[in-house]
Amino acid sequence: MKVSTNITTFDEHLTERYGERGTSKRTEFEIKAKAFLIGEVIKSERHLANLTQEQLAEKIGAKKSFISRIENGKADIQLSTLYRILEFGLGRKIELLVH
Amino acid sequence: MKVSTNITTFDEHLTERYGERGTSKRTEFEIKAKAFLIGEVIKSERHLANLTQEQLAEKIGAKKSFISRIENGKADIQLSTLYRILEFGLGRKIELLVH
DNA sequence: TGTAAAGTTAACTTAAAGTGGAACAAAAAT
DNA sequence: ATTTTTGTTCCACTTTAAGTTAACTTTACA
Repeated sequence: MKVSTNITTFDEHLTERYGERGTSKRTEFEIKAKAFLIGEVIKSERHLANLTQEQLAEKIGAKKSFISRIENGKADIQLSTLYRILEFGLGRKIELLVH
Repeated sequence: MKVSTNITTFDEHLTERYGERGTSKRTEFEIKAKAFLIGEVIKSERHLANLTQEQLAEKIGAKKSFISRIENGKADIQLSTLYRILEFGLGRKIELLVH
């Protein structure tokens, strides 16, 4: 088993761990990492709004277990679900930047 | 059948057509409208990258019919699909702003 | 410390996205 | 004009998110 040496950037770390960018394992990791970040955003917005998972769930017609899964990055949600939670449930405006 | 009069804003137009904000018909419309806009973004980025639907599809391991449906707002795609297309397929960076 | 509230996880069903193929329509090239 | 390229739509099938319930864990707090 190889021991990593001279890793200077996070990108190199990811390459060491999951392979080059573009490979399926690497892409899969990056997608999961992003799903997790979305969950973190939702969790933090929910806390700002002073809502429990159950209260938020009720606002969008869902169950608390669903919110939990999303906040913990365990769901690859649809765009409509993102809107439902952030805009309808938490009253935020979402903007998608492409650059 | 009621004929609309004195509609001054787009919001009023939507209310006239789909009901008040928050009602299911209205929410449904807004979600569809957004899926459509995402499609427009993807289509425009694809054109900037000088790719056909088929070429883009091949890059992300999909078929052109799939790209077509997304570009025409006929799919409520998952976040991973958004990333696959814009980042992996078109080399763009996506940022989600919440405000 | 006990207990109530909040959050997590697993197992399952249902609904819908993802997928491929083929047939069709539209646009571009020759 | 017609052939080729590009894009759209439909259908059938597979996969997976969404949704539900219930049991469990963690956190708050009396």
